[in-house]
Amino acid sequence: MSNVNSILSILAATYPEAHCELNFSTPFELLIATMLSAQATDKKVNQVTERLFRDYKTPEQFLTMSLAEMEQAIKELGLYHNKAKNILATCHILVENYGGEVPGSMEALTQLPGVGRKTANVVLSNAFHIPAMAVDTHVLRVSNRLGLASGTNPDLIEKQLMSCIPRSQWIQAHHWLIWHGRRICAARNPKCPECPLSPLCPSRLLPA
DNA sequence: AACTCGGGGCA
DNA sequence: TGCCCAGAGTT
Repeated sequence: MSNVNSILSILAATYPEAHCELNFSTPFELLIATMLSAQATDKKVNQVTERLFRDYKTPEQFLTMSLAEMEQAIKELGLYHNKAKNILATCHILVENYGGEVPGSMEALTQLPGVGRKTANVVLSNAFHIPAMAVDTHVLRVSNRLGLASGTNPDLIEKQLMSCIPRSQWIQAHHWLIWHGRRICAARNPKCPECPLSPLCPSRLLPA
């Protein structure tokens, strides 16, 4: 059994219920939640979107909000001016070009203002169930530490992970790596002594 | 590759 | 008080 397969099976056993922690009930809601999640905690995003989606459910309804109203609604997440502007511009495109629906292709999604490859992959994998690997800071850090990938370019990390992980596990592996990054393999003070992957990890910290 | 946007949470 | 948080766009 290869090292990668060992790592994947341990992650699978450790986080059997790993899933997307952004709350959504439609592709549109996931797109908005993911756009809002940049440099914010998913818990805060869920608090904000719970309020937002109670009153506004479609791009058409979002467009009834002014920029100032949108900024106020999402202010506590930070980066609110760019997020609000991009969300309204994206809703406009969804209504004008896609009949108010979220397109299900990488090309169309990344053409939307404020939607990059990471956000697009989250929407494609979680809302459309299309195999994809979304590389955020957690996935980048953890995959580097574990030796599953190397470098700082998210696009290259994505390719490396997609080549060493079976396609059928891309979506789950994405969630496993994030859950592991948040619970054990944190950016600061990783909990190596209690990490089930420690014996396989090239970057493990020896107990002090 | 480096910078900027940004309020909130947590040690 | 300092640093990180399920990033993207511009320079």
